[in-house]
Amino acid sequence: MRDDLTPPISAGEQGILDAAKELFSEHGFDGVSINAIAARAGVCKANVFHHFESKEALYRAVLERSCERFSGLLGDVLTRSTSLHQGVQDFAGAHLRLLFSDEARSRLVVRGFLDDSVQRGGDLVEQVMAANFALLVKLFSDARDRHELRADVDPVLPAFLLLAANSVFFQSQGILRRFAEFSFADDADRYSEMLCDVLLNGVKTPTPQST
Amino acid sequence: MRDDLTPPISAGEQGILDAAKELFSEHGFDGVSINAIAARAGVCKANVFHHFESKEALYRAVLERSCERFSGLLGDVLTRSTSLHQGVQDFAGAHLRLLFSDEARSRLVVRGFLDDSVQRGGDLVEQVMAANFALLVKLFSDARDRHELRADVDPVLPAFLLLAANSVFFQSQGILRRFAEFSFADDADRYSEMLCDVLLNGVKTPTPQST
DNA sequence: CCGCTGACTGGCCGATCGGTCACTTTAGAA
DNA sequence: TTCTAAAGTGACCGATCGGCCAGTCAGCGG
Repeated sequence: MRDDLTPPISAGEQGILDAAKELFSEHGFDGVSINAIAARAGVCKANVFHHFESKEALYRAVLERSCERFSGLLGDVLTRSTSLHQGVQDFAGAHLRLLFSDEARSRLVVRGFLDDSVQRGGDLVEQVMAANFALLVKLFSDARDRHELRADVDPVLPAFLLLAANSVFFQSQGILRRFAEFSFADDADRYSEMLCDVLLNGVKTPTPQST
Repeated sequence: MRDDLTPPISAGEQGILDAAKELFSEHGFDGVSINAIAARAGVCKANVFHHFESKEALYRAVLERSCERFSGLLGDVLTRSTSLHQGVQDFAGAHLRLLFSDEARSRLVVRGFLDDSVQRGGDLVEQVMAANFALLVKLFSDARDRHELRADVDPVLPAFLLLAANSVFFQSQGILRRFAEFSFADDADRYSEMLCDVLLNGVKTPTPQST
């Protein structure tokens, strides 16, 4: 009667899920063996198959749990959006914090979005991305109705831009940090702020004045 | 005396490289076996090892060839940039066309940038990305000197934004096309145009006027 | 105390992995 | 025509792959 969707998950099963999440997020599906997962979880290989019927099922279970925590967290951010600027800033910040709050989880989801496309569990990722995407599009769309957004701009474009920029910023921080010019590789807050500024105001010098 | 860097490359070797490029770009390093590559190239497995000393060496050779064609093509685009708008438009267009001109090649490079980070041949990808990135930063930087770019904007940010947006647009076209809202998934030209517009002018309604 | 169930294990399966080896075939220079 | 070097091959190697199986063990309701 309390929760029919969650068959408690034993301690051992949780350990396997954790180990799998870590390894899959680092090396991808093909780069990880059941043996490696079992070893990291401190159980034997057969035990993994006792809890999950196949390697793919395990991967999917991991992705499922990662996706569910990845979703919905952005929704309430938008309810308290007063202006476009505030809303975008809040969303971008929350999205970025969400990405960095559990790097393994985020790597799994983002990789699923950028990489797998159609294959293994891509539908799960597609679902959660579509939800967040729709949320953000609505933010811009509403702003356009309020005439805060240019009428000739498709709200989809800035939504895509924001999501893409944040995803790449997260996913390739390792490389970006080695680009000397990329000074805000370690400063997510400053990056987020500047991103919103550019997105809203553009980079061109305004003809008369601005801000 | 003619070309000491290119040890001709026999027909068989080229076939192996082509097969490997295709398969690696689709399934990644761990997702492809030497057998699969040999089969697609129409040779036997041992022959692959006759031409390349290991699987990693083959992957690196593939990546090397992909990177070298990926680089330099953007350089001349910028020499004939008259204004910031023109330069950005030209670069974005050329970059996008470059991405779509050989999807397997681009998938390899982009994946190397977004995914592999440090590992297998990441240094190659890092090098070519850094070069293109520097080029684009210079475009914005010069524009700032000409006072076409806002003085308070780090030229690195729009450069990163453009590269990231294009990369994601290319890499996840499969998923994007399934997002109903994303109407320009199939229209790279329109996407590119709107991207530049937003990047330069922002999405906010200008206080007095604009364009 | 029994009997059942789910967690867990070692050992094994056939297949495939990356890689090696001895060998044959081909092609071009002499 | 002969010699040589590269191209290409089938068979094989040990290791590891995903997966299966028989069985042990602890806990628990009866």
